[in-house]
Amino acid sequence: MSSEVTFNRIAMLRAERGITRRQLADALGVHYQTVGYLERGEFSPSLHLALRLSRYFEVPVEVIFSLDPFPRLGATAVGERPA
Amino acid sequence: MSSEVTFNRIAMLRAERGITRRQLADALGVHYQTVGYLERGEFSPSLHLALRLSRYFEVPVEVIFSLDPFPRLGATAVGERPA
DNA sequence: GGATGATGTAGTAGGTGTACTACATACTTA
DNA sequence: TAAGTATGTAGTACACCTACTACATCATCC
Repeated sequence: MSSEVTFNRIAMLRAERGITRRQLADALGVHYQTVGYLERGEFSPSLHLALRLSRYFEVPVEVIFSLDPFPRLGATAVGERPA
Repeated sequence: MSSEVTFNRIAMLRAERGITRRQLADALGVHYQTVGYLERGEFSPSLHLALRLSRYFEVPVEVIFSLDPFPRLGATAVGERPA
């Protein structure tokens, strides 16, 4: 089955931008509950929605989504520049 | 509605690697017909499958998938190095 | 000609993403 | 206290992704 889990940093990116779920949902054109479901990991978005998130946050898809868990802040992460 | 179309270059990448749909499907762990559906644009994959494709082809997701049509070969494309 | 392989079409079936409504909880602020 | 905002939970409903089977077409090769 390859364990269909996809990890995301939507909540982190949203917190970084200081916007609410409702604002993000409106910007993406989805229901505000959908953002909640995604942040809680209840399911992963469609590719189309993932690309819209990528475009909205202006970061590559890989920065938001990953097949493997994201490292904690502080550890040098893939896609981030080290000091 | 935002016209739920997602463009992809799976067929191109597969041709570049010289593998069949069945080989790609086996490598991805999906049904070989699913690859056909994706290449024909009958639907776009789940995010999980898109990330697996990205990992298999060793290119960023944006090189395979886009919300906008890909330019023809010859035109300098996003994600490719110009001469 | 017959066999094999790659691709396309057609159909059913099940799981999941998304919308939507309603209500609960917690926090802030007037 | 009351009102508003942000978030979480619960439920239904529908569209779409994916699996799978079967068959057709076309090319290649024995």
